[in-house]
Amino acid sequence: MDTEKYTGILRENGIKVTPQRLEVLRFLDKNRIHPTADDIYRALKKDNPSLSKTTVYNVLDILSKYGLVEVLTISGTESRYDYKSTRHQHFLCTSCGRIVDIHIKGLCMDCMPEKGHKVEEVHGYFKGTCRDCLKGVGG
Amino acid sequence: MDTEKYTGILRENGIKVTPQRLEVLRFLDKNRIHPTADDIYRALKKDNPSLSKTTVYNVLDILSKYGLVEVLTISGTESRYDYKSTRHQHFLCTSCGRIVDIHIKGLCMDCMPEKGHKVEEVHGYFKGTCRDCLKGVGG
DNA sequence: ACCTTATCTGTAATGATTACAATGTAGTAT
DNA sequence: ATACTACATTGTAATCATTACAGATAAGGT
Ligand SMILES: [Mn+2]
Ligand SMILES: [Mn+2]
Ligand SMILES: [Zn+2]
Ligand SMILES: [Zn+2]
Repeated sequence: MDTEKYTGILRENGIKVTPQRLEVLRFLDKNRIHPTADDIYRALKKDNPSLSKTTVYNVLDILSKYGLVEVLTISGTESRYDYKSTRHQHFLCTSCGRIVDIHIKGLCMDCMPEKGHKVEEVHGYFKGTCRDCLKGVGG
Repeated sequence: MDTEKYTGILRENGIKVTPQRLEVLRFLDKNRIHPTADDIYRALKKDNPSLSKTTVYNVLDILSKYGLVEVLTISGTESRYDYKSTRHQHFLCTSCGRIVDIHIKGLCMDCMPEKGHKVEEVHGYFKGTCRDCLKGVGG
């Protein structure tokens, strides 16, 4: 199921294809909820009981190194991971812990006024209380 | 030296004044280099050998809770602290580890298009290689 | 099948942060 | 001034995400 898609992505980037890499990449593509490494580990361990958490970290490292996955440091206590797609920003609800996508303009690689630095990543992080939590509905 | 300034700031915010709180606040005001908790601890311990690292964390907690200090999670591995002044963004050099201030427009509390969320913090994080490191001068 | 090399796994170590209990301090009431 | 109270500070132990490491495994080329 969908294996060709992720196999192709890895091959195009010169990353050796392994079942673990396929699974992590697929999981992030199908679950755009900015999971932690442990979330990914626990989810994938169901179908692959021999999976090691170290492998999850190793896979996330290589995927982010090749730009296929984005690492979010918004929470400060743990990294959250995002399938790299179109550029967007993030809002962390400090009440329920969810991270939601935000689309704003004017925040990009080229918008940095200070000259001479080589910019490789741009993150817009918003924090506060999400709509659901304000209504008392949130998790 | 300058004690009145920081005493006043703490009092205005209803924060009880203690020598440790004054020292941390003063250090952050005088050292706009986005230090870690450990940086602050080691610097202040010189003049106050009985200082505890737990106290540094406690002080930073309360100062950030009252909005006098900003917590930066840009590095992902450790928090960096910034005396809260005028709004600005940050650039982390992944080579030398320094964080430099960046001033861009169009990133503010009210620029978030999604409605209904209560925004309390906005961070613009850039990452890359700083000018000095590109020149081979960086630390 | 064999060899080489990279990956995966499990466990131990690291390091920043937090929890906790004992001690110290400042202000207030007696 | 002394006793009381509440809070701050300190030192140590615990936590938790992440990394280091060494042995087992698997893939690709001969
Ligand atoms: Mn996202
Ligand atoms: Mn700054
Ligand atoms: Zn929420
Ligand atoms: Zn640099």
